[in-house]
Amino acid sequence: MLEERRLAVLRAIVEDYVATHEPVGSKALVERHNLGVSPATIRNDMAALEDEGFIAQPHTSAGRVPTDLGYRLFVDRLSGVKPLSAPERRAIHQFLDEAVDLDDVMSRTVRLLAQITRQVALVQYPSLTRSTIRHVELVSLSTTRLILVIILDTGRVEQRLIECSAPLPDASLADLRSRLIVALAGKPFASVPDALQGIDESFAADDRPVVRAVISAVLEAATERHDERVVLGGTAHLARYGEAFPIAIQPVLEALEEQVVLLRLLGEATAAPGVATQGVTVRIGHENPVEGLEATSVITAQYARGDQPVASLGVVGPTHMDYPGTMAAVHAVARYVSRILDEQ
Amino acid sequence: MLEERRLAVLRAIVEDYVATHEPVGSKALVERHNLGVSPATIRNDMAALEDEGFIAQPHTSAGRVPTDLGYRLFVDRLSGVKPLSAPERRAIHQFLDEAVDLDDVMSRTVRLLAQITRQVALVQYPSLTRSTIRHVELVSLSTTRLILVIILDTGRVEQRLIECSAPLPDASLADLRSRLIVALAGKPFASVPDALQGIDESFAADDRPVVRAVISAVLEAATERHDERVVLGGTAHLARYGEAFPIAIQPVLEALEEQVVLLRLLGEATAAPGVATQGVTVRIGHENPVEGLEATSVITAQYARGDQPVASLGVVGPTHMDYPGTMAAVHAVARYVSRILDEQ
DNA sequence: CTTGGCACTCGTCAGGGGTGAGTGCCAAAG
DNA sequence: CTTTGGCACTCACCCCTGACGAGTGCCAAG
Repeated sequence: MLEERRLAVLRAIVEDYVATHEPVGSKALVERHNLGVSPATIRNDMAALEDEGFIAQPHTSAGRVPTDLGYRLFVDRLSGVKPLSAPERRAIHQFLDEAVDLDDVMSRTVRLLAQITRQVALVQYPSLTRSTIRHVELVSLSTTRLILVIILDTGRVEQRLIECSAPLPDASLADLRSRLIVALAGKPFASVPDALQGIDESFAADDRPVVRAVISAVLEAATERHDERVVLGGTAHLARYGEAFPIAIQPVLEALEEQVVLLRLLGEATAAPGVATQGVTVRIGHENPVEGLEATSVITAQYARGDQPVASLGVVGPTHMDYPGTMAAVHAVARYVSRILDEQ
Repeated sequence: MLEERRLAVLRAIVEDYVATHEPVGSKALVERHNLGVSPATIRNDMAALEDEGFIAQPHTSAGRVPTDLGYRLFVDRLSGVKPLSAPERRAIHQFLDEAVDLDDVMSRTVRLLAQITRQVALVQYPSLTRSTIRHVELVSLSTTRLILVIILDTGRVEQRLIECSAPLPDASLADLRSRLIVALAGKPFASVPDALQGIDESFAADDRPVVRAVISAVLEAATERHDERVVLGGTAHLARYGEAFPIAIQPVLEALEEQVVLLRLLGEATAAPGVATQGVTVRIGHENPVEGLEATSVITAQYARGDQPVASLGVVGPTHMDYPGTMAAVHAVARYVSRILDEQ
């Protein structure tokens, strides 16, 4: 009984605080939730919860506010799953089905996610290293400039400019192009380095420098730095927290401008300490590995092509967010993106 | 003499206000600038400037603040050109020279521009309709899914997914691919509709639906909606104006999330009322055609490939910005981007 | 373990007086 | 006609104060 009620109190505190953004006191609690006991009893429970570190008081004579630990407990044990409303599901469907290419899918997804969660949304492009090469194209833009285009099975298209020290004869270019296609088409991106072994040897010495430049361009496209790509949307929601709530928006905006940071938020989620429920990972406040985001929570989920996860998407918001609702939204959007990737 | 001094007063007001962000009074003015007259004289001039609408008082007993009209006059007649420092020029050079492809050039440019102006930066991709097609590629991703890739001479690569109602035989696919190449390669993007006339007629009736789908995909890529693309950076600078300066950041962030808005900011700049100095267009406050950006100024410039302008870039900041410095930076970055586009 | 009572803390808000920057006007001087 | 010093006036801003009240912790009784 006692243990159970304490948890109920914590849940009530989280819910009220998320709704009002104001510290919640014992009296208000018994009024809004029918807990069947008096405020004094609740105060005792609150004192206990505070001792255990789940809630805190901003100042002596104020109500209680959940700590990161409190949210964690709430997410892990106290929050039910809040299903999306039918109109929301329909909106997701309609909106994403209209996409005409991968860029479009990504940008629509990020806007959609930002809109339904009313939070900042992140969407990662399908990972290159988990994709398969469909085609490679090599085209000259001018005498000393080539463009290399790699088309992946996920619909992702990578491009790369190559500066040539000397012009490459058309015949050699065509030769190189077809060799690249033979060597790479159908191969998983991860096997690129092996597949390219020794290709340069069959070319005339004069052409070798250019050939090597092209090969290194392909290899470089496979490096981590260019492997991943993240789009961001809904930053205006950050400004919604009427003037300097616990959350100062400048450091958050700054952090979100760094691709590296975004990748860490999405990428490390898989191996995160945050428990994953239904494939959704939640990281709360300081659990977050990124400086500047101590006052925010990040909720992510992976999306897949077939049954192979290819990348992640998620949202960033203040720790006092609606966890059940946001988790449901992230989960649902990830599922629909998966569906679009393989059904089409 | 009198007219001249009044302008000097306006210039001094703008400079001081930009530096301090506080209304500037007559006494402070004579102290900081050696105007050679007494505060009382300045007050008379200020009263005149206020009558003419160039400055205003936030409240009765405060100093003066420039109006949009005041900034306009300042930009048009009073501000000299402030050359970039040598280190800044070097930074631009170095930073942009490392770019490896067009995406990279664009994203580096936007970061660079945001950093040196300490403002929100916008960079538009080279316009499709002002580019020439270099190559077209058509690859199947699965039996009912094709991907169309169009490579432009600016290094821009457009892609497009195509759903096929029925599978297209390999032979037809190859045929279509080579016909597209013949029809389109070397053509300016604007002439695409003409170049594609009647191509579908030479295919078997069975294949026509798919062929038509491909053709309409090409045509659609040429529509306005997909023609232009803008990247955005440095939004964190918006939060720098310590808590609710004249500028509320939420409407600005919201406006900047709309691609359409960004395009209007950059695109209409050419035909703008704002006078263009040195190819740099300045739109101040309400001159701006976009709701939510009444308190911001937009400074843009076109960049070119050869001597053909292909797109614009610029920054968005509060009306009380350092116009000469920002204009110089935008101008310089636009020039370097032009250089990279054609020298490489 | 629960409850009501009670003293205590402290953040918030409204009111009030003092301060000072800045103005507008005016009359006198150049 | 322009410039200047003087002067009264206006307000925003700051700081202090006191009242208020939400909320707590503790305690003794049920």
